[in-house]
Amino acid sequence: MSYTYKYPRPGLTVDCVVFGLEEDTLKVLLIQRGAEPFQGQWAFPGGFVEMDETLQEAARRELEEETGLRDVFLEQLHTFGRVDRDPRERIVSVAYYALVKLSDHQAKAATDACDAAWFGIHDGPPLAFDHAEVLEVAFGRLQAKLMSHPIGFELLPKRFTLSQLQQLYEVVLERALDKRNFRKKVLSTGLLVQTDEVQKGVAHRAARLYRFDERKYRRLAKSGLGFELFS
Amino acid sequence: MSYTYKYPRPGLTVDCVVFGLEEDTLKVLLIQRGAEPFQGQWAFPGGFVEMDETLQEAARRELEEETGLRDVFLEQLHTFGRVDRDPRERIVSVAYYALVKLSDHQAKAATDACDAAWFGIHDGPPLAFDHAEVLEVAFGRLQAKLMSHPIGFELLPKRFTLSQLQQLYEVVLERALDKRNFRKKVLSTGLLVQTDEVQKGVAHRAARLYRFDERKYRRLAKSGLGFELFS
DNA sequence: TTGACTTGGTGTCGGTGTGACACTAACAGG
DNA sequence: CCTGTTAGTGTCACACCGACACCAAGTCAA
Repeated sequence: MSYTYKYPRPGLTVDCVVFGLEEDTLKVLLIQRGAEPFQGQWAFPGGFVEMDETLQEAARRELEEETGLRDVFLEQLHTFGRVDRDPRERIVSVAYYALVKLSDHQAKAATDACDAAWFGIHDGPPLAFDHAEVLEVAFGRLQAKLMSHPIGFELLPKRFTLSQLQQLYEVVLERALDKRNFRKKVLSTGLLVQTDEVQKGVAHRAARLYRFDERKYRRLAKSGLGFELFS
Repeated sequence: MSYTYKYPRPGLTVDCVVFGLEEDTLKVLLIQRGAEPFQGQWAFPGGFVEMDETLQEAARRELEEETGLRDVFLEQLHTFGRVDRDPRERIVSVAYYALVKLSDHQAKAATDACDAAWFGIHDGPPLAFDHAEVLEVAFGRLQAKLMSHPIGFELLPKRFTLSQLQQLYEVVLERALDKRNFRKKVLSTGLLVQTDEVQKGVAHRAARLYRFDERKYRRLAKSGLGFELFS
């Protein structure tokens, strides 16, 4: 079975840059390639777009097939089309970036595909194709987005402490933040709800747990958003 | 001559949303389609990506072929991949947006291709394909970008008055701005240089002309940018 | 020549938000 | 009960922002 066209066509793929937060490092999920080209090297999960699925659907499908991850935050990043980015033939790739709650449960599921692994964002192995460039763009986008939209919560468990939230911002933005100012700002958005639970099993004073009020945010977002942090 | 692949492939095109400023309206450049599908309807200039050019090169080539425009500001916008966005077959389109100085000289050149025309952004004709959605995304991006990066100058002549600059911001952002505050802010960036020329041929006090200091901006941009206007 | 019209160009002030800064409270574990 | 560790809280100085009104300069027409 084969398909014939009057003019040549580039292959079209999707790639997913998956970010996860582990303690105090930002990690990305990579897959070790089992075939040429770049056999044995690491790359982002991804693959060819099927004819009956949208780009986003393709990205979700590939992500689940190759890593077991599903129901994650996923957003289009950029489309990469250098002529020689794939040594075999012309391939254009639509890159997405995803945020997952490593802390919840998915940590293991994700690495079930045993040739997948998490790497610190700055000390991963050399990457196949133009994926180093893709990572750079994705990380930049994540930083920018984090400052203007409440997407950080996608990286944390449903209930989290303010210190965890602050650490997330510090790790992603790669700079220290003042504790009191940070709390003032995030609480002033009115999008954090105090729960009546506190941290368990820590060897010091237990912190209060908060959750992100997604309903409230959606309502606000429709009538001119409300979440601008830092400059 | 034909090309055969083992698996089916979507067609890959680029489309360009070209913005121009005319007096007090923001316009987009459209092309009337001469062939099916959507024959006679209006759409953005664009076409298929060739095998030996990058996406950006494809966008520039199509733009020049169909409208005569060249050397314009051009940036990737988003990739649109709904399955049925083209009624003939599966086509994925990488959209770009461009900014042109209508005021300079290119006004005529652009409409040389006599089936091209400028339309107000809110009162254009119905658009072919999913181009209405593309326009919405492009306009939103332009607004966002204008507030955080000095790209407005791409829509003005090399030398311009502060009133022209303000009008540009008002037209794109669709809200009135205070004259004194506006001047304070843009001058405080240090990126505008006063020239020794003034406006000619106006029936009132002539305004001083300024130009954008692109060199200085590039230098600043490298060491942590410097152009944040409005919230 | 003069008056009317139009746009250019300028500064202040009050309120808000931001960043710098240090100590006590709570809890676990030895 | 002492130590260690993190949680949690308020003030003050400064910068930035938005609201606001008048005179200057030039053209044109009477």
